[in-house]
Formats: sequence, structure tokens, C-alpha cells
Amino acid sequence: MINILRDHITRRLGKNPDHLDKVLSTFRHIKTRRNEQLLQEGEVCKYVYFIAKGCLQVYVYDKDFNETTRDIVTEDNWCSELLSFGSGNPATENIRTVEPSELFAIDRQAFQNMMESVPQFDKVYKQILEASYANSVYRINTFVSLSALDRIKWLMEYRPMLMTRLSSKLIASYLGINKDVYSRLKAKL
Amino acid sequence: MINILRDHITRRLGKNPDHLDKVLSTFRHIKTRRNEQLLQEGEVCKYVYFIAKGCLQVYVYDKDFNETTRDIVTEDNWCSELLSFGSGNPATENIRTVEPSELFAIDRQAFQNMMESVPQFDKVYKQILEASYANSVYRINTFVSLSALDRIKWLMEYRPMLMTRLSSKLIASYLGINKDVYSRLKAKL
DNA sequence: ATAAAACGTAGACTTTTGTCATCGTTCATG
DNA sequence: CATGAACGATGACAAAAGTCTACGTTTTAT
Repeated sequence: MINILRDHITRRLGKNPDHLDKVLSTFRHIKTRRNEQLLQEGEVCKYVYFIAKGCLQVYVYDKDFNETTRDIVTEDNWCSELLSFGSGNPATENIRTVEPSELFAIDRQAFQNMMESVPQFDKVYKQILEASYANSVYRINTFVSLSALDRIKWLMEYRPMLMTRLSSKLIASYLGINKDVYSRLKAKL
Repeated sequence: MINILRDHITRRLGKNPDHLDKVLSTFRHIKTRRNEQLLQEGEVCKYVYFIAKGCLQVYVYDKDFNETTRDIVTEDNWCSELLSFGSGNPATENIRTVEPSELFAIDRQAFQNMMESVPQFDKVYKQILEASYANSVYRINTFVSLSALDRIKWLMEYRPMLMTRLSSKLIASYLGINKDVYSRLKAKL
């Protein structure tokens, strides 16, 4: 399982990056069930997770306590509440597993050590941050400019796996659509 | 005017950072009118701008060619299409001045040089990226969970200056609301 | 200074999205 | 494997947001 992480990193840093094993050894392997809470808003986010298998949901609550999903992250990607993780401030978001998952977690201390002692690791961090940012920008532009129906079409085109893999309820919350509305619109395709 | 940039950087890197003057000298001072196009989607984004005075709009077009505004950036902040700037890929967004502005621009080449030769500059970049990311995340969570009326209230609370400073049309597009609807809702406050 | 263009508001109307209640199905868990 | 909870679909209705037209005001460019 660790090889998925190894491959991910070498793909980004070239074939034989220095200290690769040192880096890999600082990650902790975690197996989870579905619906396990990894982060609760208000806590400080202690880990960055690499998802070797499974799926995580990053979400917040609106004023009526409805969940709204900011992001859904699957295999071979990183997930965290980077702003809390980086600053040490309380997280404003929640994270949970959507499926049984296998994760590799690195804590803040170890992450800092790596950033300082392994220059290349810094690049990985920058890539995580850039990828997260790119995703956010894309998502904003999608939200601001598309109707509910068009957002569904967009999801079908760009992340079709999610459509089959996730519950309707979760997809609706990811698209920012009421679940009943989602059900109706989907029927019209 | 350059002192605004100097202060911005020293505030982040401590009182007397090395190479400060070297860094500052790589920026080009630009004075613009209102409505000047700084970046067109499809082009590669060549600059990162520091805004000493004025206001920029980052926007895209939806399928009906309506402008939708992803971000509005004012004094003492950085603005760019970081993803294009970083990767050299064509930009997916447009940038223009909303007001006559004074900017300090650094191009990709100079930026790379600084990143390599001035270690502290790297921190500034990371801060720009993190700030941009934080802003995006906040904006997504706002969009997904708030009604049009609540988004207006949110803007009045968190960026009240924008309400008085910008045209209604622009604010509406920033909030993702039709301009007529915005006009009506505003009247109800 | 002035003509043209853009802007802001308003009313009437349409479309989209949200809410609520219901019902059969599926799924998780003891 | 049984049962209570969660899920997904649907119809009737309500609320929110969008569209179009019109008109007076402000801004911009010449």
C-alpha cells in the first residue's frame, strides 16, 4: 500500500529522490471504516492525509445545520484542512471518510521537519497547495456561472466516477443543490 | 509608492530582510487607467501584480457571455492568475483594472530568479498562494451555503468598502447574483 | 459642454430552486 | 435475518432568482 504513496512522490520528484525512504517512514498507515470523523471544525488540523484507497469528504454546516460539501477527494490525492494545518488555527471545516479507506498521515511536527531537512519535500507541499488552489478556483467559477442542471452535467463530464460511486445525497451537497431537486433534474437527463 | 510594497514585504519577512532592495528593484511600476485589460484568457499570464493603489477584477465568461467575477482585489494585495503564471499554461481567467491603479509587476523570469536566489522570497510566494487559497475556500463555502440575500449581508459585514466603492453591476457579478435581483434585494435591507 | 452610452431601479412575468409529505426500497447493525 | 433507519423518487405547492421592458439619472468620451 505504501507503494502507492512512493509512486506518487517519485512521479513528482523524479526517479530516485534523496531521502525518499526517510520521508516515507514518517507517514503513519491508517485503515478506517466508512463515516469516520478525521477532523472536527474548531479543532486544530493535525494531519495531512494521502489517500491510498477510499474517499474523503470535506464539509461545513450552513445556518440551518445542513451539510454542504466543499470537496470530495479520492485515491492518489492529498486531503487536509491546509489553512488550519499550516497556521495552527482552529479548523473551519470537517473531514470524514465516505468509504472504508486506507490513508497515510503525516503530522505537523514531522511535516515541518521534512520541509526543513528535505528540500524536495517543499516542492511536494507547494504542489499540494497549488493543486488545492486550482481545484478551488475551478469550483468557484463553476458555481458562479452554472445552473443546477449544468453543474450536474459538468460533474458527469469531469468526475463521472463520483456519480456512480457516491450517494445522491452527497453528490447533491457537493453540487450545492437540494437533494429533491437533484433527484428531479437527474431524471430529466 | 514603492514604499507600500517595501512595507508589505518587511511586515512579512521581518525588519531588515537580506536583498530587499534587490528584490524591490525587479518590480516594474505601472500606472493604469480604469478598465485596462491586464490579462486575457488564452494568453499566458506573465506577471504577478502587487496593488499599491486601485482595484482589480478577476473574471470569466459563462456560456451566455455574461461576466462572472471570481475575485476583486484591492490595495496592499497581490493579484495574478497564479496557475497560468506558475505553469506557463494558458490562463482561464481575465484580469482588468476597475479603477485607475498603481501596480508593481514582476515577470516570470524575475520571479523564478528571486525564488532561487532569495530564499525568503520563496516564503512570500507561499504566503501569496496560501492567502489566495484561503480566500477561495472561504468563497466556496459562502457560495454553497448562503442565499443571495445572505451573500449581500455577508459582503456588507466583511468587505463593506466594496459596497460603496464598486458599481452595483460589479458587486452583483462578484456575488453571483443577477443585477436586477441585486438591486431589488438591496432595497429590502 | 454635450451627446451617447452605461447605470440603477422598478414592475410584470417566467423559470428555477426549495420545501414538505408520502411511499416503496435499500442498507446497516444488532 | 430481521427491523428500524436512511435513501431515493415524486407530486403539489412556495419561495427565490432570473428575464425583459421601460425610464430617469449618471458617467464617459469627444
